[in-house]
Amino acid sequence: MTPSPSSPQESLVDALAQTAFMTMAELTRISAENDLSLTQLRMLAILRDRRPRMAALAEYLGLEKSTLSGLIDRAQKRGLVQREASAQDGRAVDVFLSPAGHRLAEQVSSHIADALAPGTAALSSDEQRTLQSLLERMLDARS
Amino acid sequence: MTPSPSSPQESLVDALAQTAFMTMAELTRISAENDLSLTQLRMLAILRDRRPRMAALAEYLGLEKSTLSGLIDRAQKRGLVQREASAQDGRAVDVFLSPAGHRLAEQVSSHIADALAPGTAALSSDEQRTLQSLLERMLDARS
DNA sequence: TATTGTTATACTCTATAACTATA
DNA sequence: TATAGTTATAGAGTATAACAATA
Repeated sequence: MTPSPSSPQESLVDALAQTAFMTMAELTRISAENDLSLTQLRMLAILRDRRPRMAALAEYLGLEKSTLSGLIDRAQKRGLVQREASAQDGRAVDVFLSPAGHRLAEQVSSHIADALAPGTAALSSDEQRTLQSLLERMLDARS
Repeated sequence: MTPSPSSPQESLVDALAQTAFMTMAELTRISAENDLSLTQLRMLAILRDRRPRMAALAEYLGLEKSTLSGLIDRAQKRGLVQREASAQDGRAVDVFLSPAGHRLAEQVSSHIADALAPGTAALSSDEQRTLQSLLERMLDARS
């Protein structure tokens, strides 16, 4: 099941879960250091190369549309994102990062790379490539 | 940085982050299906083989002690955990799973294994062992 | 009528600060 | 005085339900 701290992994599932919790702990810490929630971090990451409608962004994040309204309200108030009425559909609203939002997303991105580096540094270049390849195949198999 | 949905990974860091988000998404979904938050799921996992004091559990979970008080209040009200005054220290309170809590933890555990199986099934037995070993070495390098 | 998004409401999660009881 | 835990308070994140505007 979910990993207990410092417990030995007995299976691949345990190792995956523990890796997930370790990574999420780092992401949560980095989010907090930048006054972001984990959800806001994900939102920033998604908006980095997209300009979705509210409904599409809610779908990406796995949230109800009402939840997203509040999330975007707060991010917009902080100047990180902007709303714009869709040209195609009078009911729809597009969301996208402001320049400040883009800057923050870039900054957070480099912090994440730094935070995960210690673990990956324990592996040789060959092993890193192997790990990346195995993870990608596992992820691809799910979609 | 954090993965966007369905975007190609360009580095090990991206693959790790995307794996983390995929895994956490499954854990979040399973938690919700069992009327648990992700934090409550982690708490159940930790208490499965431990009987810590409030302060130690808060430390494990990375929460303030006041946050944990509320968390345990709600879990206790649902009959999942129990509190007991420490025999050693009159100020301290031990926390542990109730029988119902243990049953729920076991049930959730098997759901998690089922949820992660599709991805791991894409790999051969040898590859699964390799992946597990690489992840474990990466995790060990951090502690 | 169906869809997009917002608003109203309620509950959980979280932290900070103040407090009680014990060491 | 210092530590363990709870309570009070406030804000963010979340969902459900009701609503307005548009398709």
